[in-house]
Amino acid sequence: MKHKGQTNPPGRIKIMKSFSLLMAQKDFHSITTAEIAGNAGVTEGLIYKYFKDKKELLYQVLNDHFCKFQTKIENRIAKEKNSIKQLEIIIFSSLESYAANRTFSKILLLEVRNSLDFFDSFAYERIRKYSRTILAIIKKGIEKKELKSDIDPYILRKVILGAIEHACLGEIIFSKRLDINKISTGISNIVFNGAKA
Amino acid sequence: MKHKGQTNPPGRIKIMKSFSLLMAQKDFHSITTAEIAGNAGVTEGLIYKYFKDKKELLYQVLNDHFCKFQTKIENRIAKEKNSIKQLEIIIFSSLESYAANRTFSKILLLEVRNSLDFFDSFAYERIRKYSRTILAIIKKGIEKKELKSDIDPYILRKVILGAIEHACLGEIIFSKRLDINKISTGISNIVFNGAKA
DNA sequence: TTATGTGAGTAAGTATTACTTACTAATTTA
DNA sequence: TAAATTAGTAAGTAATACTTACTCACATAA
Repeated sequence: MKHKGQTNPPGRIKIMKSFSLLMAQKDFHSITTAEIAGNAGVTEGLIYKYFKDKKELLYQVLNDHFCKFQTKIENRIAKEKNSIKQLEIIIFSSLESYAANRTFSKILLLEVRNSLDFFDSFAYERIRKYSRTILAIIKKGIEKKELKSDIDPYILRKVILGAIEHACLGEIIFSKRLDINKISTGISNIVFNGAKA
Repeated sequence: MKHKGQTNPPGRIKIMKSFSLLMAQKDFHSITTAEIAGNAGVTEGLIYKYFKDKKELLYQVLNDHFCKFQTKIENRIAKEKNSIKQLEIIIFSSLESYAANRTFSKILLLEVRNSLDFFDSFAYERIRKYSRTILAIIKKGIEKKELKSDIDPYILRKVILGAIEHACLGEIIFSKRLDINKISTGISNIVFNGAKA
C-alpha cells in the first residue's frame, strides 16, 4: 500500500525527528534504518511506508529546513531596494542560517550532493529557485548600474554562493563557532570592493 | 597479513584503475566491492590486502591525482613574483585541473567530504598544504601592498577557493563543458576589482 | 447495524554487500 | 636450500537496506 502524502501521521513525524537527531551525531551512511526506527519507537517497515528509501528521508528533512529559511530570507530582501544591499542580506542570512542549524548545513553541504538522485528531488528544485532569485538581483543591479556592467552575472553568483559555502565548510565539519558578522562583511567587502590595492 | 605499502604490485594497480573507471560512471556508494574486483580481474579479498576499506581506496585514488596536480601548479607559481598573478594562476590551474579530470573532481567535490575519516587521511593533509600555500601568497601580497590591507587573508582564501569549487560543481555534476578561460578571468575580475560600479 | 475500504502500523523475512579468515603459490632473502 | 615474506584466492559471516504479507482501528455508506 502506498502513502499519498496528504496527511502527516505521528509515525512519519517521529521518523523524521529521529533521523534529524541522528544526523546531528553522525554521518548519513553510518545511520542505520534499525537505529532510525528504534529511536523513533516504530518498526523499520514503517520508514518505507512514508519514504521510498533512506535517501528520500534525507531529502525530505532538508526540504523542510530549507522551506523555513527561504520564506524568512524573501521577507528580508523585499524590504530592500538596492541590489548590493540585497546581496549583502543574502550573504548574511545564509551564513546565519548555516550557523544556526548545523544539521541542515551538514546535509546540504556534505551529504546530499554525492548522489545524482538529489538533483531530481523536490529539495533541489527549491535550491534552484533560490539561485534564480540571486541571479535576478544581480541582473537588476547591472541594469541599475549599481554593479559593473562588465561582470558576468552567472559568475558573480558562483563567487557569492561559493564563498558562502566554503566559509561554512570547515566550521561545520569541525564543529567550530562561526563569526557571522566578521565573515559576511569580509565576503561583501571582497566581492563588491575587490581585493586589489 | 598486512601490506606495508612499499611496492606497487599489479593487483593493487588493477584495483585502483578499475575503481577509477567505475567512479567515472557512478557514485561511490553504488559501486560494490564485487564490481571493483570483477572489473579488475582479482578477488574481493585482495582489495582488503591493499586497502583498509572501500573509503581508503577512494582516498588513495584522490591522493594520486592530487599529487600530480600539486607539483604542476607549484612550478607555475614559482615563475611568478606578483601575488595577484600567482593567485590568478591558482584560479586558472585549479579550474583546468577540475575540467581535465572529472573523476578526480567528483571525488574531491562530492564524495570524500561526507565522512569524517577523510579529514584524518593523507589526501587531506595534502589539501591543507595547498591551502597554506594560498594563504602565504595572500599574506605576502598584503605585505607588498599589492592587495588591500583591510582584507582578511583567511576570508579572501575562502572566497577564492569557494568560487573555484562552486564554479565547477554544476558542470561536474551534469557533465557539462567548462569554459576555463571565461570563468577564471571572470572570477579574477570580481575578486580583485570588485563588482560594485 | 453491518459491510467495506483505507490509512497506520507490525513482524518476519531476503538479498546484497562490506569485510574476514584461513588458506596456497610464488618469490625473495639468508 | 631453507625460511620468510609477498601476492593472491576461496569461502565464508554479520549487518543492513529494503520487501512482503499481515493486523488493527476507524470512517463511511448501504
